[in-house]
Amino acid sequence: MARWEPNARERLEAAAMELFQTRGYVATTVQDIAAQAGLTERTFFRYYTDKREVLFGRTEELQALIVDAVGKAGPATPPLDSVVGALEAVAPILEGRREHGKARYALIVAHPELRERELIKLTTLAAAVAEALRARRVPEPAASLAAEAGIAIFRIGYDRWIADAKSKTLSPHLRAAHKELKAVVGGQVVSTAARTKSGAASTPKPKGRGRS
Amino acid sequence: MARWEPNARERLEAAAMELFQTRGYVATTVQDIAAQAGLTERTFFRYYTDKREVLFGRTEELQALIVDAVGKAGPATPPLDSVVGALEAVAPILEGRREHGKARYALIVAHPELRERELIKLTTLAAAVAEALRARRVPEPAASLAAEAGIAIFRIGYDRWIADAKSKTLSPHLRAAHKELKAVVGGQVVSTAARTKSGAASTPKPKGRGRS
DNA sequence: CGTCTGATGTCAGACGCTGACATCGCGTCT
DNA sequence: AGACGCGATGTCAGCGTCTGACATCAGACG
Repeated sequence: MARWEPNARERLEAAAMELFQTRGYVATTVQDIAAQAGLTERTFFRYYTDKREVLFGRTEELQALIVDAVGKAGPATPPLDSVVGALEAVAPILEGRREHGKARYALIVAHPELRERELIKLTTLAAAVAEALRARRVPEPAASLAAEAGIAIFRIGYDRWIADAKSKTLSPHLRAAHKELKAVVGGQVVSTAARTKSGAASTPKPKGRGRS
Repeated sequence: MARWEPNARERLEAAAMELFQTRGYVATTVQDIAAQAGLTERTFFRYYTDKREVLFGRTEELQALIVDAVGKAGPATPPLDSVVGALEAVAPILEGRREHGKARYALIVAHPELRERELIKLTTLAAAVAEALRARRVPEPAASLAAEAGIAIFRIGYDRWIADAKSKTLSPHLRAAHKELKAVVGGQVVSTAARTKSGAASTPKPKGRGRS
């Protein structure tokens, strides 16, 4: 029998989620979490640099999977499509923990400090995706922009998936956001009062140099 | 003669910038800042909710200007164009404080906690811009996506402007990022080895970009 | 002249987080 | 088997961030 119970990390994570939901995030002390997990405050900080980090322990694995999926896309796939494809490939994992995700999401939305942490995680993810695209010979700044666009699609798609009580799957929301983004950036969606035609951006003027 | 020196807020801000640059962000305590400004730690926290906030005091005004500019764009302007236009309208203000911006930027890049704060400010800005677009009858999710895209353009354009020692003006960088984003989302920029997506949705929309 | 107000100071304390050092089961080497 | 080192955890002390409660006092205002 080991000197200590195993899975300290998971115990801390579970304890945190439970206490956050019952007492609230601010009212829960790191000491509380550690005690609930049968550990010490000091030990908590050996596993997590931060009180907030305990809610983001799984993001690294997810990022690795996404980056991997981006790298595996066919060479003919346009960058943004490969990013969205990678997100869809990972969607099932999120779909499997929808309830947990929803509770976590509620906490994050309600607490700016958690929102900040999530944003930097997403930004880190975007940077990693951009790097993966560069590895596939996508030039800058197209790589960064495709990554940013992909993350924006993910954010909006995820939000809507969580908000949509009916929807079991995430992918359709991602595809919808992707399609909308294309329309917006392509200049096709304008105010209901103004049609495409008048806008400058819709001028079908193919400024020369097509291919490559 | 007033009981206290006026402009406490500005004094705190100036003191903070100076100390952050000389001693470094972490090595500077709130007490140091307050003392340098001739005030008390407690008073610092009356002006800024946070140690970090002292570096973001001006963002609200900027946001108001941008939102205002979005609201003033012509009704026929496509949403993303009006966002980029609003950013360009505000660019001169940033251009006037390039050195300050550069120093501040260096601090932010070097300290994750500051990066987090900046990200949430940008996200707040994006939400405000989306709201302004909705007020202009741009439907969701186009409004949110256009706002997100605009902020991504701003981020990348600003980064490159700061990095580019030669460039005095920000607007060209914004326009360049905008153009690149159109290309990326339109599916025209792909790996050097591959062509436009073979199958579907890649509408061969010739990024018209008229204007100017 | 008295009162009220608002910006600041003082004080005490909770909480987040860190460095330094102690503990002690367990595997390993000899 | 016995000595030894390792690694996860505990203990302790302490700094810095941030907050609530209350005191102070110059100037505005009646």
